[in-house]
Amino acid sequence: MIPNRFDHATAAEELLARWDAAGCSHADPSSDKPPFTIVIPPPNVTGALHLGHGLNNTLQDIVIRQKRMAGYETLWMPGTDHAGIATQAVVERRLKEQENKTRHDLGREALVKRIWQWKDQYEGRILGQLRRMGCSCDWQRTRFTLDDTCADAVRATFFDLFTKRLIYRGKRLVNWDTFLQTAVSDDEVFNETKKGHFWHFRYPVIDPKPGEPEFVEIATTRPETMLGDTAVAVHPNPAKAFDAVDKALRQKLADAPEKEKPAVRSQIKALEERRKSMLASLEQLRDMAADGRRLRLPLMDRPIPLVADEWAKPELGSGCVKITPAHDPNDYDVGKRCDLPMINILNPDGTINSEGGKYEGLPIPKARKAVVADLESLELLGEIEDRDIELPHSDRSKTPIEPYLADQWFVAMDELAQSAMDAVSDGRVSITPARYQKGYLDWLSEKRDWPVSRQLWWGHRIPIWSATNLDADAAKKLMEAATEVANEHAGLVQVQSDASDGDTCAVFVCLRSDEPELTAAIEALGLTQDPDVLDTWFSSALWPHSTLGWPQQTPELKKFYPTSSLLTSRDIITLWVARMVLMGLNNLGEIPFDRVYIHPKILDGLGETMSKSKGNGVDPIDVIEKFGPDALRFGLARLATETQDVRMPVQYECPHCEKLIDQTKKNRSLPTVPCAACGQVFSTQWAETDEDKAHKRAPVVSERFETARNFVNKLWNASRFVMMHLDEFESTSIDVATLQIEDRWLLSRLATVTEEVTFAIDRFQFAEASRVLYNFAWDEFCSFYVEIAKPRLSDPEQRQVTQNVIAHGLDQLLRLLHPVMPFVTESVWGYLADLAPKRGVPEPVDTEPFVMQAVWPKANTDHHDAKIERQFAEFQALVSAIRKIRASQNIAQRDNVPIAIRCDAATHDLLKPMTAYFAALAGAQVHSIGPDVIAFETDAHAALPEWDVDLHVDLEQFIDLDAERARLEKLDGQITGQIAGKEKKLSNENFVSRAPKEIVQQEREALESLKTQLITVQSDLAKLRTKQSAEASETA
RNA sequence: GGGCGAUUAGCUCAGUUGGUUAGAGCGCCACGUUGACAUCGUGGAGGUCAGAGAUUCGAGUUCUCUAUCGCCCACCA
Repeated sequence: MIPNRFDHATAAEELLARWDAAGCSHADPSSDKPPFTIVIPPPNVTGALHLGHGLNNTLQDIVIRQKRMAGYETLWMPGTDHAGIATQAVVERRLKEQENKTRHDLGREALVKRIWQWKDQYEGRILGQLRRMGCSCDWQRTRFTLDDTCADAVRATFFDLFTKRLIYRGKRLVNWDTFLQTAVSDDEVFNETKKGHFWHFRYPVIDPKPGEPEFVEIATTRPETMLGDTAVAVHPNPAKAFDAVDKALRQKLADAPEKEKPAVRSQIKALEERRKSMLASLEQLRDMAADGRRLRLPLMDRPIPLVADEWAKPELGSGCVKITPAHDPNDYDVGKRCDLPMINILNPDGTINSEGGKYEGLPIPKARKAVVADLESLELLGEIEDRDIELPHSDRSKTPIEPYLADQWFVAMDELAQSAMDAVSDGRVSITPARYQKGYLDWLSEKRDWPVSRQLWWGHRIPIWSATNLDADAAKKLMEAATEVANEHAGLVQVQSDASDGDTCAVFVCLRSDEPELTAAIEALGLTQDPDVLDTWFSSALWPHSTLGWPQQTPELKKFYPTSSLLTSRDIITLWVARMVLMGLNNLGEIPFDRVYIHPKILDGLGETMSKSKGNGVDPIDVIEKFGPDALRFGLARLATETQDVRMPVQYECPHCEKLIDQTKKNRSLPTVPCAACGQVFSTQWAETDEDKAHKRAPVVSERFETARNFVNKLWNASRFVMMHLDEFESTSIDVATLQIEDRWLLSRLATVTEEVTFAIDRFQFAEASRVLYNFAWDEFCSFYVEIAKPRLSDPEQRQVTQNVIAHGLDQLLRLLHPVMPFVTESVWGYLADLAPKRGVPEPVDTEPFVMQAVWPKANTDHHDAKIERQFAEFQALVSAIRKIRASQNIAQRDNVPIAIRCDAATHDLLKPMTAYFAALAGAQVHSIGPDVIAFETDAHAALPEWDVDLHVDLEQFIDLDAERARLEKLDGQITGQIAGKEKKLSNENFVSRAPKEIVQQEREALESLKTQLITVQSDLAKLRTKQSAEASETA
């Protein structure tokens, strides 16, 4: 009737449809139940999900399913993120590869249209992956960070911040990607060490006075930037600077381990010499700077000032530093401090612009060569050192970054950051594991303003219209006109002017709405919209409330905000979590969630993060197809410990013979690999279309899920067994006190397990919850309870009560396992409902149509029974002892062995009802039990001192004397070793006098017990030896 | 340079406030299986808890240092 393997593919498809039809995961804002909300960390629409997302979403689903069952009105808000740069870069790359076009060939509108198509395709794929994993999101509410609802939240937020003057425009250095022609954020920059040079130049001093140097020497790794130099800096107090470095070095010397001291000493010595030789000239330069002396910038023939600034480090290079404010972050700061002009010498494409004089039009490498050559011919070139240089690269295009001065919009972070820090410091928002709080607080405490402009086409367009380079008069008129429009559209237009840009003025208008009429009115005044879009994180930061309809006061927002828990990965604690907190506080005055859980990161077998480009990314769908969705989820949940990384060795599954081949650094980099089993070749790379490839691609999977798949099957088969014995089921009320010991043991254990699992899930201890469930289901429910139930189910006297208890046990187990393994539990639940629609101990009740909507078990503390658990442990110990003896004697399972159990009268009473079960569990027939049993003629003896019980197994028909002797000798060795350890400990005067009394007493008792055991074992051994030698002489 | 984390069986990981000779799953070995389950059962082998030191009667567990690996942040004329 019921198949002996769980067909997860068919079941999943059917269950998903039934859950949908019943609206199981739909959240009702008008519900009376308390709310529980999770917003999904929206996956980027850049590509498909991998196992990292698999873990993240599995954990969220476990929490949401458990809370749903526990009586909350749960909302799991799904959606995806437009991921500005990443998505645009992917689409542009394809455009280049497939059509050899750039975005400029297409134009803004057409490119954005293409990206929408891409988004539709991947959003569908991502949501499909989540669905197949069983994620119980409220799909009807699916949002996208760029959809109209989110767009309105972005507009409202931007308008608000602009009105509060928390958004401002400034010229700032950006990391310019000359290939993509866009600014990239610091987070999207990585450093790469390249071999480079350190060029020394001499800049002539203009009209040196007698005694003054004719040249000032500077050094640079980027010669072409000298075209934009606007100063040379020297330290304002070189002597003090030398002192500070000297002090730092001496401290280092004191702290350094002995073997490093010589190196530090020589550094100190070098510094002293340097000071001796350079201090005077640096102080002279400093004085010249104070005197307003200037240098002549070679090639450009431009006078530039000598300035005093602490950025110039006397201990480095020549002690002087050229200042290029428009192309270096530190120089930019100097430029600000010293009020220097900022000359941008680059075009967006990375060529030199008209500010670069005769070098105009040259790309950077050529300009660099030309500058060096020209300086050499002017005899202004000094030494050229070889040097390794850390060069910033764009993570997107993998090309070098050029620091570049551009107009950018910023969010002032001071107060916002403080509010987000307070929320965590005072505990309104908790972060688990707690160690991640530090990073969050440290990052926010810098309170660096947030640059939100991105020179992209894919994203929320900045809702600012501006006119720049106006004279004061024009600006005033424009302000008046714009203000008039603002008055006509109250609350929708905010006008500001700005005179920071040199002598010219600018007018900025922020529009709250994108009504065409309003836009037209503003554009009619000659204002144009900023071409840039907002940083992706700006819209992500609003996610917990934008998805609920804010700024509209929707029923959803009222019911489900603030949300409850956020589960995410550690790399976006600052970029995302912190910003959600501060935006939630700004927009609603309330924190967005009260608990944040950071889960570990999944690495491959080589300890590297998974990614498509490395080829080690595992698609959850591949795992689902091989092992099933429940196995995927259980396998992932048991990895979610408090550690920060977990390793998941991955394998290729040969597409020809399905053999798994370990992925290694070597085969990963090869395009094709021969299968170790069948010899046929498969491809290891992702291809756009498999048909195009000569070789079939091997899916990447991991056998880590095998255990989980086996567990699903175990549960399925145990359920199958139960249901095969539920015919003619009749539910009855049960007086627990009248139940047999094994029933009460099961109920007691269920109470404990329920407590443990509930506690663990609430604390985000997913691995612990999984472990507890696995052990209980397999080792207790299956291996003991079901085995014991077998004979009882065929006993007419006991059948009905056993059916009721076992149905209840399965029922509770299904509920507890449901959040982790929704499909198999729901499937079994359906079968069980047909057989036992009304069930439960002590009172049967009607059960819910879906386990997904069933009530989460409440630990029944009345069922706790320490005595019975102990009694059962004793029984289990006896079973285990019999099994060991049987195994050492190689006794076939079909053969029953007679046993005798010596125990006191009380134990006898407890064990008596269970004697029948020794047959099912240990293949043993209880011959006698009680205080006075006698050993068998051919006897194997095991002592269980913990309970004062002796086990005797009759080996008459089976005896293998050598094996028995080996068993006893091994036991002898083990006990002797333990005794030695204890005696050593107890003979230690310090231990006896200082350790707590109860510990010492415990040790003494343990020692006594061991000694008794040893005597027994040794006497058994002696008997055996006598017997053996007797037999030997007989044979002889 | 600053910070965080990891190092326990061949592999992947547990190990509560310090207290019997350190556990699980997989893999390995032996035996077994017609009755829910070979996606199974029973038993076994396998560990100087990265290294050194300190605290303690007692350290996988606390502290210091070292090594290796990983991540985050900052900086580098």
